[in-house]
Amino acid sequence: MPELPEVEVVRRGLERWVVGRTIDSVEVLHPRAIRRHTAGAADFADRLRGRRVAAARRRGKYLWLPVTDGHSVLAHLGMSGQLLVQPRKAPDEKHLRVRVRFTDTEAGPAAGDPLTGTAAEAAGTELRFVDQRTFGGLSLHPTVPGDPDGLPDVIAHIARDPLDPAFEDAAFHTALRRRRTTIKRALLDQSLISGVGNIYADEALWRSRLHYDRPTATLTRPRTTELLGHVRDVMRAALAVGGTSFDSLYVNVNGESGYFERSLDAYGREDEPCRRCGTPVRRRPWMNRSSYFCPRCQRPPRVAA
DNA sequence: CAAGGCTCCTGATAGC
DNA sequence: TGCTATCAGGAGCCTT
Repeated sequence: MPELPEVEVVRRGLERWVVGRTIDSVEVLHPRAIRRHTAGAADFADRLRGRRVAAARRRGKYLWLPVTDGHSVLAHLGMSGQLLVQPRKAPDEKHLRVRVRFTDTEAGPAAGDPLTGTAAEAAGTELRFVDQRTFGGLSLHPTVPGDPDGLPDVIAHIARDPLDPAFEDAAFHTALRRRRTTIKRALLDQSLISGVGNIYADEALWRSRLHYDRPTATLTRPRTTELLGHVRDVMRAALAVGGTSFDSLYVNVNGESGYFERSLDAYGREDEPCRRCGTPVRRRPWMNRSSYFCPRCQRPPRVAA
């Protein structure tokens, strides 16, 4: 389940293996994968042909690739999405949804476009969007006029993520105090803070000794600061583990950070001892999913919600 | 306008 | 054995 760290790993893979290449053709194998592109598959493919990928950017869990006509290919991995760089001759994945081919090929560089270094290695590969559960997808959008980040217009409501140098802790705290909601809901609200999903929310709350149902209005400034510190720590730790996978070709840009089995303290650890106090970790149904927490370290708020 | 709930989807797994 | 129920869950959209 890709959250910010996994998506950042994907972004780095794209930066290394896809940026600078010119799109030759796009094949949409499942319409749902481009459902956010309302003009449809043919339009999506037509408008990308001949465009050069200028950069690979990310905000929260969204990725986008600005192309040379002023638009960007927006990508979200959803729950099970992968972006893979594969040799053209590699067999199609079972859940391959979109294939992007480039003008460079194994046979040699395109005329007048000599390839060196990484570009030479990338030649002969294609970009594939693979997604079993089809919650993710690709689409093409104009940039918000005048936006310095080059944000696609449809994600203008997505807040900066906590690893963004321009993220404002003070503004986040003020927003929390103003909200009438609970802390885990707030952490998952991408318009307040982006990039946090169910797993890292539970991890950061465990580290902060905060119960998921704590009203945001009860958080003091130091508690917010501590929480943000733990959010950043857990994300950086995951990034450190997953950040090596983009080094090899066949970019594993699939969200497998390797962090899961090793380092999780709360998520998925029902009935296992809390690593701080030994109390069995509990799982509670929460918003059609689960919350994991230590009932001793993370006391529920006094006032029932 | 804010808050909360519903829904999309497929595959693994548990239970009968 | 083979069916059904449950769970995984991001985020747009709808309702209150």
